[in-house]
Amino acid sequence: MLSRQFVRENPDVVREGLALRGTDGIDVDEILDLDERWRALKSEGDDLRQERNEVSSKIGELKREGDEEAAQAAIERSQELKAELEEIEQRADELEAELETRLLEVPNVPQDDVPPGDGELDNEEVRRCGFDDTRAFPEDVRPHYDIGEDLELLDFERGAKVAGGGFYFLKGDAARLEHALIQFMRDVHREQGYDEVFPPVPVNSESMTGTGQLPKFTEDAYRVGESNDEPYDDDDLWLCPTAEVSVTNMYRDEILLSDDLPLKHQAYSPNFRREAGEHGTETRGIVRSHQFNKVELVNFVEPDDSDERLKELVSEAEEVLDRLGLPYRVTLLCGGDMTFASAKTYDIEVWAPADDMEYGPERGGRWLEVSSVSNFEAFQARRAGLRYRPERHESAEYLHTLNGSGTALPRVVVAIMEYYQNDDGTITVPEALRPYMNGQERIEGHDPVGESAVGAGRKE
RNA sequence: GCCAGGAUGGCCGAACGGUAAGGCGCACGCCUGGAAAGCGUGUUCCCUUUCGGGAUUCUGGGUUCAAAUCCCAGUCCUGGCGCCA
Repeated sequence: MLSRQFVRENPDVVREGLALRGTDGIDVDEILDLDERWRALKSEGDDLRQERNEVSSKIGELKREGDEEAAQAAIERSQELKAELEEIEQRADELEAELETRLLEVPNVPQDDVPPGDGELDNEEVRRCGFDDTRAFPEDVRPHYDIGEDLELLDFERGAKVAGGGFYFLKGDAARLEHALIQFMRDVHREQGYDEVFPPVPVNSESMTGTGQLPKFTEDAYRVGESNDEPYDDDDLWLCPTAEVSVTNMYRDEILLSDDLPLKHQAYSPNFRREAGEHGTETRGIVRSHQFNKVELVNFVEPDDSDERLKELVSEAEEVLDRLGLPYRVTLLCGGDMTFASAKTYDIEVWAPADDMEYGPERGGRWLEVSSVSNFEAFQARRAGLRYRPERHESAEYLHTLNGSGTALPRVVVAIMEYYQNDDGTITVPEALRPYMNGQERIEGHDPVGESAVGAGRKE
């Protein structure tokens, strides 16, 4: 969240930020008004309390001196003050709670070079990589969901049967590919200096608030036990929507040493998202599902270093696609497409050549976002109480957090199944992954299992 | 799951109804030829231009003129017992 002081002193900057994002429904003037009323009550209460403290310590003295009469008079005065105080402080607390609630719903202020715009079409392309010497794949390359089902690699029907729509099975070599990708990414990032953690999958409400998922975005998350419409408290658990939540909150309410920084963690975890209303041709297959794997990169840095680190973090995520030989591009997100907590975000979009979509390169296919790399500055740190102690300062300051997906697994699988597709309908395993698949060079598919395959004429 | 003990500043740790000792670390200053030692000041948050004030002993309630201290509920930690992949 933004600090009260910042909002108080820079209301215009906050308003401009909201406009750039296209965020409606946040009334900065109302927040300023709340703040002012709260401060007035607070100082009134403080004065009363000061008087009560003076009277109260006098009671102690009088009692010690044995002056019961004077002590009794002071006790009566103290009781009066107590009643007044309760009244004032209750009103102040209500205002403060309201102020806090409003502030939690204000998104981060975008950095100066974030372009204006409403959505993905307004994002700025920064660079394109891997397109100079592309591989020869079939002219009529087939979408991953078709070839995946034909080769018995993806099973949507059985996933839906077992867990519901939006869940699927990876079978045989596809499952193997998924595991290989995870191990491969972990190794790449380890070389880049990342310390690995394996986080808990459920997270509590306080963690979800720390990184900015709550209170605004309850509908995106899976809640354990209760319905999402019920009020939640700190004990409620949610299924991790991204390891960003668990890893960023790992040091919540702690003070890190400046020697610890920059701190780079990577974490593999499954991620769960409800994705309400996200269905259609663009999300067919495994492009957007309720559960997916991801290796997440989380950085904790000193405030002065976060801009530089953002660039490096983008390169660290790109490295995965470079080594896999997959063409991609990097975009700078416009104000309207950035997430709530971010001050600046780059997306990395891999090229999936099979489905020609409006949002894709001229030569066909589509862009698939595989990584979103963001600088949150102190926005999450302030919510989560993440601080560090600069060497030459006496008091602790909020540090800056950044994160990026070390690329989301299923979409990389889509790109591999399409870009590495061969004329004979098989899929070549990218060289970088072969050491993780015991040298396997090609995915040829599997025989179907079950009676239904006989009816479909695929088995005798 | 049961029983017992515990949670105090960046860290350690005292006070156990009368308004948060002390130590360590760190920063700055004094001292010094330079350092060490020593001495002094500072080292949570909020309000306040300043002066200053308020809050804060795990969290939330309660008793009291007054709660770190007493009572209730909860969270987490430690130990013992039990159960368990």
